Amino acid sequence: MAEAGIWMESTSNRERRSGCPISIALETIGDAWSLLIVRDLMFKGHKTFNDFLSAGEGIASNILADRLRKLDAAGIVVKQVDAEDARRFVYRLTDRGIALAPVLVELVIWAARFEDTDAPPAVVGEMESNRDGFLAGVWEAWVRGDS
Amino acid sequence: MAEAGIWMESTSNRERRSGCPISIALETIGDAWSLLIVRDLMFKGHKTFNDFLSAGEGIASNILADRLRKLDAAGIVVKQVDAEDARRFVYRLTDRGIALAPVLVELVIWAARFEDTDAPPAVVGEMESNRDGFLAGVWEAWVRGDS
DNA sequence: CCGGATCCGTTTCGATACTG
DNA sequence: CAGTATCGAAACGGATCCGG
Repeated sequence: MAEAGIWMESTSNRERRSGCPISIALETIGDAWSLLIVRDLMFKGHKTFNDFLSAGEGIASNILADRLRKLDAAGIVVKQVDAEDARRFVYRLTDRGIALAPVLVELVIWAARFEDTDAPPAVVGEMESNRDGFLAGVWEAWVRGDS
Repeated sequence: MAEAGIWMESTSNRERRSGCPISIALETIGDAWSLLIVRDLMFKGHKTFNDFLSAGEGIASNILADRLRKLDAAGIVVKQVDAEDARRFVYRLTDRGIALAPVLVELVIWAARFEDTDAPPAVVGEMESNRDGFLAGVWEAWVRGDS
């Protein structure tokens, strides 16, 4: 992998850690909670603050508020007034957020293969054997606007 | 789960999460440094403690030692005596570690698409258009034992 | 030198209480 | 419902020290 080594090299580590894409990506989603929020939006149909709050993993409300703010600032989610109930807010993935689907899919495949998870083997198998089709389905569901 | 009894250790939310594969994966690699270490092993040919330490992103030595220990405990890396110099140690990816390659590739693609990175478009294009071939190359390089 | 371990000030996290 | 405020606990980071 000599070719890959060239552009991964970092020389300026001053302000931003480096221009390496992995480093940059982890600056915005490389914490314990951000990708779980994206997962809830993408696969679990969660939309509201309380949806995330009671999502099972038990994120604290202050941390959740902070992460939603950062994900918003990073252009991964947007906060909108609920069209069906103007008193409420809904969070929604942007195109940049939905584009994280392949990352999540690979995480699922990796974890299901090497760790003890409760992922249904049928779903994981579909992700592996029909990866492009699965991702297309995620994209279509997002375009349709349902969960 | 709060009032289970005062003699019972209060179980923190951070420790035991759900069985969701993404949640499980992020428990082991969902921090700011672990995936960068895997990247250094996979693409930059880094092997030793000092390689990682001076990798540009500037991890502190105590944090690095902690992460290497955890990655070892998670079966993602192994620590071995250097075959060429018995005074030194080398870290190496396990099969479980090299299996993270698709995750890293998707992170590169995502970041290159939406963030300002210094990844050469040619390499990213290759990752996208010839994804399986690229991953096969990573696997082969790992099997051959070079970086 | 290499591969950490230890100490310590600073930052972030997490749990709960509270508010508009 | 959708967050803040508060405060102790934990993690981080930098510097230094240490055994081999």
